[in-house]
Amino acid sequence: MRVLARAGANGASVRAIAQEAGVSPGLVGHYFTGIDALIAETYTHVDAMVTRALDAAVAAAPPQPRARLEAFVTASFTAPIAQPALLATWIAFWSLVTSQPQIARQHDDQYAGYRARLEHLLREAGVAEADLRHAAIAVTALVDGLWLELCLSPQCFSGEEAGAIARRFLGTVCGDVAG
Amino acid sequence: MRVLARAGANGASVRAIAQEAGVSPGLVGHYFTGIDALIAETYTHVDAMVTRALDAAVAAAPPQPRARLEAFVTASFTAPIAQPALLATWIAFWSLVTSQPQIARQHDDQYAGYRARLEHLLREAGVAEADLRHAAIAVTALVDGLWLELCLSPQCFSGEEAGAIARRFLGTVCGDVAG
DNA sequence: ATAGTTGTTGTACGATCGTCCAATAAGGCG
DNA sequence: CGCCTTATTGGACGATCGTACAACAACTAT
Repeated sequence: MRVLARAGANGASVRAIAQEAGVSPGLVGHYFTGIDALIAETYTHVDAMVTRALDAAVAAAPPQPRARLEAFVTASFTAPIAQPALLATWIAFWSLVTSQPQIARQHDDQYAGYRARLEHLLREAGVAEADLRHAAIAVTALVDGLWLELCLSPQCFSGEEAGAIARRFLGTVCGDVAG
Repeated sequence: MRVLARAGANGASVRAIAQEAGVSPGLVGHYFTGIDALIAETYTHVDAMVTRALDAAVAAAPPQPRARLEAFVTASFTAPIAQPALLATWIAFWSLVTSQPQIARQHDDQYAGYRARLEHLLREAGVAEADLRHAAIAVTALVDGLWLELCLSPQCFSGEEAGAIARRFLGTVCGDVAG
């Protein structure tokens, strides 16, 4: 993660990672089947970290379903999730999705897990069962898109603005998605 | 573009590109200052192609502002824009944004251009001036997020579903963004 | 203490990377 | 025709890549 953040997806070589970890380059091959597996496990780790941060934000929110939902999206645009330093990890992982079927499956699983957590919150907030799937896809896409542009062009809008945009969208999802 | 689509961001080397183009590797250095500049120009080219496709879709739509707006987002999820083959070009470009200030500026410009076109359509569709900026950011993020996940997990939802989700969101933006 | 497993090192290997450059081919112009 | 500019080649260069492997250190358990 540190090397990806500092050197980018192209600069995260076995040697650079080993040096950052203070071990020899050969040790990487002892614990991972290859550099791609290392990146995949790094992504898994970051995804778990993000999930933990989101769950914590939801747990710390008032018990009202709507408040929990808003805490979920608000946390998406505050540290430790909305760091541009995490972007390189995502990019490095995405660049493997199209070429490696196993990585594609991992992405599908983790993306599905994210949507499932969101569906749970949306259901509690009163979204109709028939609209749940599309609502979760929509909120996920909006949050992902805002997060991505926030990392790529941090001066265009702020994390607070992104949170406000996403929370306003939640209002339309919870109130209007009846047809 | 073809090499990026076939070999991914990591496999798009000077030699592979030259071979695809049927020229010698040395010729790349004659027309571009380096591989990064080549990727940046490729991104510019793809962005122009996308812009052209979107403008054509808007021009072919009925004259009603709302129909033009819907044509804009619908086209975002149909060929030639919603090809997973284009994803590698964006990923290769994104991986350069954080490390190269010039590339970051290029991204800012093209992202701003996209939002400006969208703001124009939203204004015509009756979105209040005060809400225009946030509305454009929101629609852009939703479309980008849907487009990204559509390319990464094509079996999760279809381009038609993505278009339907985005069009429904347009309804809330045009009708409810008053406060 | 000794054997055996595990952790770790450093390096060597072949491949490939981006870039550079002298040499050749091509083409317009006097 | 010869001359100059441009287009293009193909390979050399040094650096770096991912991986494999023999050697050494550390630890466990009999």
